[in-house]
Amino acid sequence: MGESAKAVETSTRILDAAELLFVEHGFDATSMRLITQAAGVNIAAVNYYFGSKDGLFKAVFERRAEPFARLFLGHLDQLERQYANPSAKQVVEAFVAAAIELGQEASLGGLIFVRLLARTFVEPHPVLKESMPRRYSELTRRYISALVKSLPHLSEAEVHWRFHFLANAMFNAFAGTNVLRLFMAHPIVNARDPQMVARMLVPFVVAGLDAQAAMPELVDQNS
Amino acid sequence: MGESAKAVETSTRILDAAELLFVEHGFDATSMRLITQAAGVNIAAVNYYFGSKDGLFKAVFERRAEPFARLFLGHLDQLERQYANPSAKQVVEAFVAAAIELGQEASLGGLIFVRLLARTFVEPHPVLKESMPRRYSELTRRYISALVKSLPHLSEAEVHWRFHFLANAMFNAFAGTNVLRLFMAHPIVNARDPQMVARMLVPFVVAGLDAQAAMPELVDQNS
DNA sequence: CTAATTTTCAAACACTCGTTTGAAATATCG
DNA sequence: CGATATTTCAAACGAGTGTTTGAAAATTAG
Repeated sequence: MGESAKAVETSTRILDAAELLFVEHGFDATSMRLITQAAGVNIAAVNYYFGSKDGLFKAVFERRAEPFARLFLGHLDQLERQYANPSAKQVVEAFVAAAIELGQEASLGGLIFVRLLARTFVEPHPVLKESMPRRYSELTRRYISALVKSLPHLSEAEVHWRFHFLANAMFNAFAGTNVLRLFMAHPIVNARDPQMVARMLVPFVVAGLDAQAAMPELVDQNS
Repeated sequence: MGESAKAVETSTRILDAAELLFVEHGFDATSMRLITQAAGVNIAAVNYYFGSKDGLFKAVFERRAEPFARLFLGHLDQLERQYANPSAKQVVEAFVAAAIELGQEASLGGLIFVRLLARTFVEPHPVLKESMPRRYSELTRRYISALVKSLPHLSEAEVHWRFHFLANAMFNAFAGTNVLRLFMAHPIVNARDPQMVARMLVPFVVAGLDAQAAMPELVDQNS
């Protein structure tokens, strides 16, 4: 069974090209001929290595899932090794530090995969329905429970809501999703500078997490 | 030139069906045959009324633009008539109240158009490049300048950044964009309940706006 | 080196895409 | 009414879609 250097190189080139083009134009607007042409391979290679276009899409996500989760969990592990009860701010900073590191690590695809994730949030593909929760539920659960512990003035349900807002905000922020660029002719903010995004984002979301409860009556008083 | 009841009804049915299907499947994955079938009209009707599929897409946005902007500006106008210097919280509440009203107003398409906007942020279409800023720049400018006035501890640039985060968070929140649903098998939050979204969202983003400046050195001390 | 296996490739497959056509049906107007 | 303009419709257009095929090329194993 072939795992030769040449074969790996071919499937990798396809994955790289596909990842970039899926981000840029979306799944449907990206044709097999465009992908294989960009990768410099024959069009039949996609079906040979990945079975189908759907299979390729799934493979693009599969390749990134494990290193992605490990990177973000690693920062949380390190934090919880240093502090028994990390603050919400520290948890957010761990997440942001992981995002920054991801953006600098070319071997992980940089922020391209974050952009692909951000696209997938509003443009779900049935192929990912099963694999995504399996790959990322631990990551999500760990960050949420860290926040639950650091925000005792909030009910667990409200922490889930805030994590929902926070995750949307942060993924879109690092993906460079720019509402202003669509709404204004000349927006001031440069949404594609990760360092700047991190600097501006942290105080915003930390204050949002620390804010008073919207539904204080639900907080468990016994903990 | 025809503006008969039947003709208007036909083009309206096309717009309604297209709006819904573009939200659900995106521009490329929505075929003309699917749209016209859902609208109960002949396939040639789209080209007859809107020239092309691109023209239809543009028309879907054009129909909503003016009422949408007027609704959100109306709430801000009312606020500024009542208060000379409204707080950031009041500005946010005006925006949220407009979103809630939009969701209840079937004649404005409810929240479907908000979902379409949220999709367009990460999936831009060249056809909208020119028309969107023309339609929404006043709306954006007005809300930003209201926030600039209500947040004197922030530089104008930092207010732009926070509005950038806020707009992303709020549009995606009301659009029901759900990161958790993709990452977890059984998320707790019900992201499609506008009343609940509003209740949980306001304290989060208001605290984020009121937070200390990330770059305090840039604040103009002379104002 | 020979044989078996893996990978590449050009060509063609059936199918769907957005758009156009020209005539039939309907509505408008003098 | 008859004449004119508007709207609907079935059918077809060329182009592009993902996928399959079978043979050629390259690599690996004995």
